[in-house]
Amino acid sequence: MESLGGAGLRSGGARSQVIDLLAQQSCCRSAQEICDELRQEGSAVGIASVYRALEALEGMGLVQKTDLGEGSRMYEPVIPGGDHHHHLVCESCGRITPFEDERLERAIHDLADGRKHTATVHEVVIRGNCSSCRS
Amino acid sequence: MESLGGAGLRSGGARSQVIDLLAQQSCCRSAQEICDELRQEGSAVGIASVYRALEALEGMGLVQKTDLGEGSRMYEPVIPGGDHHHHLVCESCGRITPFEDERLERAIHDLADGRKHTATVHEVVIRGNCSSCRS
DNA sequence: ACGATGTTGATATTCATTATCGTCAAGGTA
DNA sequence: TACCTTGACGATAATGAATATCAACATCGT
Ligand SMILES: [Mn+2]
Ligand SMILES: [Mn+2]
Ligand SMILES: [Zn+2]
Ligand SMILES: [Zn+2]
Repeated sequence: MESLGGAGLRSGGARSQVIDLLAQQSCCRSAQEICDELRQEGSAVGIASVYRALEALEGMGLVQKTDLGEGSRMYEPVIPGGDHHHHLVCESCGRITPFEDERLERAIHDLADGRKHTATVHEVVIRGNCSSCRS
Repeated sequence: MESLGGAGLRSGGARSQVIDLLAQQSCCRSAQEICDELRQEGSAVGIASVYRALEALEGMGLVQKTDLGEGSRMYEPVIPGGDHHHHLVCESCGRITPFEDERLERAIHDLADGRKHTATVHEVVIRGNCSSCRS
């Protein structure tokens, strides 16, 4: 939580608030959602600060920005060396289902290796209909 | 090319021009790029018509919309039952390298099956540094 | 010819993201 | 304590991609 450069945080403490809120999330949130939730809790966070915090965190590798193609980009915490997932998106109800798959991960890394390409981050989005929407 | 519902195409024929241009592409283009290229060829195509054509083609499964996270969405032709690829994006020089990988495809489809989720379309983006940028 | 329908290009609008700007907190120095 | 530098903050303006509107125009069936 405090693995930051301990720079002069101001009263509102936008950055740490974003960090705390993200740490509680298990899947992705949009910048606007994060801002709204913080304001509902009473904090006067500005949307600009949310974007600034997310950009900084992404640069440190603590947040993954993912684009599910639904208007706004999503952000989710990166547990270093832990749970890492991707997303199924239902084109009918919009539900987002995270999933983990070791076989998929290996295929991706082997592929990047074969192409002599680094794989800093990667993103997999599968679009279709969820089981509920098909019955 | 003329596999459309033979709807009343007008003289300018924005839609068919978009189709023709896309058919010549082997990888992705943005709507703005498509519009600019057509205008340089002398056609007075409007950006709105480009988006309309792309949306229609996507609905027919002839175009895949993909989001590489670089500001604008990209569109590429779908060869029915042919070449199907994904993208490596170099975070340093911006180069986009398409790749095909059967193992990855199988992993994705098996995964969707296991979750009882349809996989109409899927998208894989790998970000890192290309071989040129590492030497 | 006539009306219905669908297409087109320009333009207005929406909305996510980014850039600016004035303000303020924290830390260091004297 | 004053003074100053540095960086973070929130509001707001600006940018730009994607979408909605609208009037003009083809095409088709009558
Ligand atoms: Mn992964
Ligand atoms: Mn594929
Ligand atoms: Zn669903
Ligand atoms: Zn490169």
